[in-house]
Amino acid sequence: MAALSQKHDVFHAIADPTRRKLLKLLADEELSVTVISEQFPISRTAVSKHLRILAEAGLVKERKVGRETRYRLEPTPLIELKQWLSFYERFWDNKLAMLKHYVENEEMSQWSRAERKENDEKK
Amino acid sequence: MAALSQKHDVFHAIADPTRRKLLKLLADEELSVTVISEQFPISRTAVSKHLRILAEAGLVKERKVGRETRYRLEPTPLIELKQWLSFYERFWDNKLAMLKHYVENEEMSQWSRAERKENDEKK
DNA sequence: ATTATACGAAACCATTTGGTTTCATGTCAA
DNA sequence: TTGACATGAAACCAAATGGTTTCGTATAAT
Repeated sequence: MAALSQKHDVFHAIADPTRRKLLKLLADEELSVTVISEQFPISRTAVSKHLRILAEAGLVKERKVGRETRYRLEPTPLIELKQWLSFYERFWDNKLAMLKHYVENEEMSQWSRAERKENDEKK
Repeated sequence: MAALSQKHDVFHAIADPTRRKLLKLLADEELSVTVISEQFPISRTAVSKHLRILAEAGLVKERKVGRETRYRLEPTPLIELKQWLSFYERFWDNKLAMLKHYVENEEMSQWSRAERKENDEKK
């Protein structure tokens, strides 16, 4: 039921580094295509195409505001990825891997917490 | 440090459904190329190429045994994926998403448990 | 020694991908 | 109303992708 033969699934969508950067960028704010494009060395049209692929995978939502099209992150489809990963976690019984995973998650949490604080203050 | 500009990173490697099926197949057992190929509708050569891509991403290890080449799962690079995902879990504070995530993980755990049991009995 | 098996390398092919430039259209501002 | 801005559509292109078939070579079996 997760992926009903969408043309672009989550796995495909996040395979491209540009699209992963797009997701990160849209995590905090809703942004217009032009503003987003300024962050990338490629053309606005190219960015627009990536955004559509992300939208087809359900990872971003678009909203028309006047002549702008604004995008924001929609993280729910990542659940499918999480679910897929969970199958392999049982093979991580290697102690070193578990430790590495733990440490990296801690680092990541701290950083994310700071990001959220920053985001909350903007509202 | 995670991905030192490998030609094929984890994100790219798991983007293809055939390669995801390969990983699942190799989770339980070490298998030879021919035996693996029998599980797929494509040629042995095509499967072999997919296996090399997975190997380049570090997701499988190969071992020569006589004239055979056997592959097995190497799950550690998936940590990078887990780490990447952890950043977005922060945005799952939507209650429905959390619930969905919880339920699906429970289902998956049960299934994994059954698989593991089956695997243990084979040994 | 000969034959069969397991595999990778190579050449090839169609389709997809990620990018471009150009053009048309809708919306905002003067 | 006239012009500037924001965007998507379309046509195009080179390279990557996912597949094939053919062939060579190493190993195992008879």
